[in-house]
Amino acid sequence: MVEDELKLKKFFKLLGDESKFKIISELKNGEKCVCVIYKKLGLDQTLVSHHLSALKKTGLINGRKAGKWVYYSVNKEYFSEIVIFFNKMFGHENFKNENIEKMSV
Amino acid sequence: MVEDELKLKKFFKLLGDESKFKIISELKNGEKCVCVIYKKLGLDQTLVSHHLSALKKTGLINGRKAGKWVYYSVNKEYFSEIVIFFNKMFGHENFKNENIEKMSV
DNA sequence: ATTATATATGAATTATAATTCATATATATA
DNA sequence: TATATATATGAATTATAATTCATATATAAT
Repeated sequence: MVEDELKLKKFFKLLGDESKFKIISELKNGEKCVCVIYKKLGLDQTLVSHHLSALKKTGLINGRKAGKWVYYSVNKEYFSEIVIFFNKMFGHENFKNENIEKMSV
Repeated sequence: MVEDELKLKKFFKLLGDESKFKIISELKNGEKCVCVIYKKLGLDQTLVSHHLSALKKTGLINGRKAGKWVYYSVNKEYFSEIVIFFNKMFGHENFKNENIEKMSV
């Protein structure tokens, strides 16, 4: 597997988890601190912390500390790269069309 | 989570697995029988069978039996739907831009 | 200075998925 | 008919990730 594919696979693995999927959905609407995230999603603080740490480690999100709080936000560069890889791999022009003969009958 | 999101999450979970990712990559290049897939990928026949069954159950691929062989192929309708959902969710226009003030300085 | 709040961390536990193993079924070939 | 090949299936095992639990650290508020 080439690097782009490895990156996509890793992204898929992370977002295949419901909690992480929801956290990212939240952060898409703007930067949020941990306490807002876990309260809104009804998840345990410590669980959300673990997930955030995994997402940050892989580069999907950024963290910013401000006083007692830590604010997380999506890493837009990461996502635009992923969107490009994804469409390169799964866009309709990338599937071999095996029905050409059928269509030309 | 709405239905589109559930479908995306399920797709992510499946493709987050390396073997399934590779199987789909293979099938993108055209319909293939099980024996060709598992030999090409160097995976156990029975393992590939399990993965194919999971992929088929979720609708990512179709199976066609011909004599002793079973030929699998990607379900293009499924993938075009996923591509639409994906771009709807992660396209750059779907991220709130929090740096407008900074940019307009 | 003490107490409360926000977050993180590592270990323990639990849940889930991947892989292997043994074997069944269907079809083709000798 | 007997044998070989292609695939599938269910149970057993192993690997991995999610969640919880106990607790630490840092900052803010009293």
